Amino acid sequence: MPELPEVEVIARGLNATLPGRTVVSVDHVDLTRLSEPAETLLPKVTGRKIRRVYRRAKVLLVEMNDDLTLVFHLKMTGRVVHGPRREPEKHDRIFLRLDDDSLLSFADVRKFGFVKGMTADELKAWSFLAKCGPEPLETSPEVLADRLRRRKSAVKGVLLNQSVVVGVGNIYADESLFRAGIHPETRADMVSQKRAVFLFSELQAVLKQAIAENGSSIRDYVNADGDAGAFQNNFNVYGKVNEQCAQCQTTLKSVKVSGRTSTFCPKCQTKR
DNA sequence: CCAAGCACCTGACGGC
DNA sequence: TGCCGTCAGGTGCTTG
Repeated sequence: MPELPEVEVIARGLNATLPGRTVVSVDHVDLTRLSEPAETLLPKVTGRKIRRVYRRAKVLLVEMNDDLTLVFHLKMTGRVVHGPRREPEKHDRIFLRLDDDSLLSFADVRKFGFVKGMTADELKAWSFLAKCGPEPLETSPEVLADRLRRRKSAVKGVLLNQSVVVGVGNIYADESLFRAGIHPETRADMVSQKRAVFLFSELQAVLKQAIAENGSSIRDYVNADGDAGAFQNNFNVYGKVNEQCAQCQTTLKSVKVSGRTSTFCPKCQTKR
């Protein structure tokens, strides 16, 4: 579900309320396929104090005292919400009960997501993060353009490739390609340096705007307070196949690129 | 090394 | 109503 803006909004929200809180107990609601075994996770977390919450790529990291970081990946439908105590519901996976009687919950309809406890050394050695490329908001468009243009496959697929640049998923790939006027099937190495730089400056703009609007809620995404985002109201192409382009009224089309549906304007987005 | 395709899982929606 | 196919914000594994 969440791409960079959504995970960033969740991390900022949690970082505003969680630091200083201590985990009083952990309810193992349902860890099926979701985590390291409860018998190793639960003792590690109980009694720890939360220091800070941050994001790297699409991963949410809750740093605690005594060399433990809780690592969440939300994949398509994961939710991490901090709120009042409540009863477990159908898709809840794990409950962390905090010392102010609040609740940090992880829910996940499709069960693709996970949570693990890692030491700093384990985090550093974690292959997922080791393979990740640079952060798009902390890297110049020129550097990102150079990385993209070394690839021969479709530009859409390259944007989704987390070893090239992290944090971009199907929504923000389609939206940034539209804003840059680039057809999703264009070979990455055939995009001029100038256009590739423009693509990443548009990507940065769209990511920042999405963060400012609390992320995009299609189905499942909510922020750390359980509230939906608003950036879906600003989509130009994502999920809008057969609608009219807001710029030129041409009917938007969709194609499969790298196995993902890609919606684009056949007039505004060109291959060169 | 790279790229494509399927797998993981549940739910929502459209067609018949 | 219900059954069936298709699709969904991500990533990992296998294959070529």
